[in-house]
Amino acid sequence: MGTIYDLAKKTGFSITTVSKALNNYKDVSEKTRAKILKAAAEMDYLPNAHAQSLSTKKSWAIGVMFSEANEVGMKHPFFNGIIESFRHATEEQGYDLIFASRNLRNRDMSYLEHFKHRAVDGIVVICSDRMDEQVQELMQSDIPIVVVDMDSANCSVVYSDNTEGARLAVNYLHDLGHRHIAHIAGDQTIDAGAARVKGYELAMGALGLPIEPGYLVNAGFFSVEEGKQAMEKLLDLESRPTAVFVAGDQMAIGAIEAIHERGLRVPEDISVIGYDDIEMIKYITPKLTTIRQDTDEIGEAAAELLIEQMTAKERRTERRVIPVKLIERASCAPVNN
Amino acid sequence: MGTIYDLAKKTGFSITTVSKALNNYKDVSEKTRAKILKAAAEMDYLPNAHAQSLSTKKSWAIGVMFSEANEVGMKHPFFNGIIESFRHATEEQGYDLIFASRNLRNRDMSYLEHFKHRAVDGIVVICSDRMDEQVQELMQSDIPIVVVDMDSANCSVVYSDNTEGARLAVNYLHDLGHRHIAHIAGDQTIDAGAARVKGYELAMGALGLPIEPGYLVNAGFFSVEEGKQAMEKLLDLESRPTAVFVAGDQMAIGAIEAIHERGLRVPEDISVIGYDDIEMIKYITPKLTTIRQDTDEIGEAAAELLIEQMTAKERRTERRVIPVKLIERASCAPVNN
DNA sequence: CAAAGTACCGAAAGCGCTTTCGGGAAGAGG
DNA sequence: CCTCTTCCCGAAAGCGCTTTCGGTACTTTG
Repeated sequence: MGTIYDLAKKTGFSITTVSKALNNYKDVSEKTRAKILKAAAEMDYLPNAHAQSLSTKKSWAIGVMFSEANEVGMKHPFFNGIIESFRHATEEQGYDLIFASRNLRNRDMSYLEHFKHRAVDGIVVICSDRMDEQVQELMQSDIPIVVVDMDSANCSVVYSDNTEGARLAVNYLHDLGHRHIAHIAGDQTIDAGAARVKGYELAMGALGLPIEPGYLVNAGFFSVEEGKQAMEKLLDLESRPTAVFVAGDQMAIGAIEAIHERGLRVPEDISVIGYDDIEMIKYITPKLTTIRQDTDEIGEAAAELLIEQMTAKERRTERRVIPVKLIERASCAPVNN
Repeated sequence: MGTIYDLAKKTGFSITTVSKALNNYKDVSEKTRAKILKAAAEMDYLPNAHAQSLSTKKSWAIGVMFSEANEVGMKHPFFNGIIESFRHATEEQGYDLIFASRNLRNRDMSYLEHFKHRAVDGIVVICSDRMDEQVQELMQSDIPIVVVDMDSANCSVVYSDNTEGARLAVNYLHDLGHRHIAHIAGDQTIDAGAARVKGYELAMGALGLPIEPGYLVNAGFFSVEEGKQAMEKLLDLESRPTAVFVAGDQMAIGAIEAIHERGLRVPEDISVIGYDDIEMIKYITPKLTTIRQDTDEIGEAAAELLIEQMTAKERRTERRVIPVKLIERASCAPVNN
């Protein structure tokens, strides 16, 4: 591969000139630039990124902190969509993503420490738990950062319009004639969970519908199993809801499972509407009606906000709320009694 | 944060001694090591990874080349499981993963070039298309490498026991009394696709079952839609199969969809068995019986093979075939005629 | 008590690159 | 013909770290 020293020797110029030629400096003649570029191509020269970063203080790397409650990592059906889109957007600008481990050669360190060690230009955190100390630490650092799916006053964030999504869901069910609408909520310590609850309450209020006792059930961290258990509680109620707005698709899958196990039908007996629009819900029975979060848009917005900061080399704090959309499938129907 | 120069100034020792203290060299007394470590902690010192890599020629980074036919990237329900497990295994050893873009500041370069530029210690390629030029280039380089889900004589590889998986599937259907067993195959240019076809043919032969005309249908790149189309071809046949072994879960989902659309039932009219055991098939109706590929095991094996090479600093070529398992669910039943 | 270890420490070179600054040569202007 | 620009180029310092190679000072050993 060789270094600029080899190139210098080969072409007879100094390493200064070689470096300048490679970096399109104006003070090197076209003729010598051509010679140097030719020689570089011949010997398959590639600049060493570490050396470059060392001297320029820019690494063209973005640190990814990815963490969610269920420990599924990249298998997370919603977050991985965001990452993928983020990756595309940053890739176009020449940035590489680095997934840092928390341990550096047996000594373990925080994400922030690791990112500083790696000298990344910026950080993206995709995380739902705002209480996570690691996340707190990152948000308080002075490295350019963007946080996804969580709100914060002192760093750039992007998330979906959760209250509006909840409103869409509730109104849709109301339009179908439902008046007994329950909500299976995600954990309140998670922004998305809390916002959807708030949206549910607001929408119900605006429609003049009471939230009947037991109709608001907290299901935890958005897993199928938790959704199922929550639904069972609703089914045990004396006055069952005719429709339920579930704060996540996976929980909705669990809810439907619970309903089926009681011998009831979706949507004939109970309508279910989910949240997220993850891939698999197109293939379950019935196909799930849901509120789609635009993962492409979210990832792109995150990339944009971060790149902005990195090129300006300063932290900024901007909030981007991405619109949601109701996707009508087959799990909701007009109320039948 | 500071550098070792700051540490040297603060403690009164030379940078040499500081560096040695930090790196546990034997020729520095416990007393001075303690002083230096204390000072390092006080000023939140962190070594600069670029400087370290530059001087040690070791970057503690693994380049990830991730590519599949359907362009879904990290959303790929099978590959992302492998990545996740690979990540865990390498993380424990202190390696970071870097997802490289193909363009370096507007000039675009190959993955190999980019990885050389970044001076990664090793490469993992998770890719199904053996004809991909980029992959070819990587496999022929001299950087430690491990390839997943693909066979090759000249680099370390790990993949599932596809022929055995196919055998398991066919035998299972045979045990249920089926004699008219079709196969919806993945593309033959992909190793996994080819191996499963081979396994199907072998197993059928061993059982003395003929492969009836039209029973082997190629469905392309493992997508739901392609699976559906393939199944439609089978349903158009004069002598329909009573069971079908599908080379991928997503295709199986499509196949079931096709069957349902014809007003037929799974498994009462036609049994379907898939391949992979991706998350979502537990939630479709009927729950899909399938051949499970152990993504955890695959990822770990890949990590192991790669780390071995990286520590030895030499390319090796080892083949690791991971066993598969039949997961019985609800999409197969005894033949009923 | 001299010779030979042993324990600690530091100077300096090197990793591969960028960037400032100055200087020589050639062309422009008077 | 002399001065002032403009155009090219290179010396050298610097980025933050590792590692070799000596060199003291201090113990052992015979």
